[in-house]
Amino acid sequence: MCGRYSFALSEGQVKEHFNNVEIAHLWRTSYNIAPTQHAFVITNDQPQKLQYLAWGLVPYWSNDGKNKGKLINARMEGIESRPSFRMPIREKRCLVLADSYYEWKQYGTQKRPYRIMLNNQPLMVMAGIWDAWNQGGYLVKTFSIITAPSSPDVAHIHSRMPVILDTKEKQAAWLGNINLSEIKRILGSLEANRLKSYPVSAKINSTSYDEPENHVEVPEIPDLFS
DNA sequence: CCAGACGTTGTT
DNA sequence: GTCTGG
DNA sequence: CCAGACGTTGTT
DNA sequence: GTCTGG
Repeated sequence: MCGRYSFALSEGQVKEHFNNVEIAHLWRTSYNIAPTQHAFVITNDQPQKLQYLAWGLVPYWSNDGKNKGKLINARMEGIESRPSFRMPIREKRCLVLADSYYEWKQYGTQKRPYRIMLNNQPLMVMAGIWDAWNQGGYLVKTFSIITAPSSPDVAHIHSRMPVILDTKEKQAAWLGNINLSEIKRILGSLEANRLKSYPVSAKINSTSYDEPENHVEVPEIPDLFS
């Protein structure tokens, strides 16, 4: 799945990739982005600017925000018929900007975090959906990251992963007017050998630990049972 | 019909 | 064990 | 995702 | 808003 990620790139890198996109918020980077926190996305209705939205989709029909913080991921399988996602997947798609995501691998009763990124570019764009709900007169926009079965590259770490849009063509299409079959095709289009990964310090477990150290590789623990 | 959920992950 | 907060 | 709380009363 | 369960 994708329950933690990082975005520590420069404004210049992002403006260059997205053709001088407007940055409608104070520039923020983080080595440890957690659910409920805000992060940069580009939505299909305003593709010319970066927006800073809360991670954890709250559907437009929510009166009380009871699902707040729960809908951080949306499974691509059957997404078109889920009450919370059926409208957003058709009308409210977004690009979620990252440089890597973190995944915890189970070792018996222990867990160890890994960093996963594209093997040939610093920017990792994940496929998201967004929505806006009315919280007592304020329009609050939130987003969720779509997940898929893991690529063989990272299946040894975890069985699911975020959908990664690894080309500008896919990113543009994701924000365009496309139909459901095109949407599903893009969601399943990541080829093999596009990702690399390595273990990182368990200091990232703490959401308040937002340091460059989170990107530093640590030694692999020998598997006693292999 | 109304009431209540609406999600993912992993584990049993 | 399960929920909430980050 | 993980970490940390998980409760009440009364007082500051 | 829309689906599922009773």
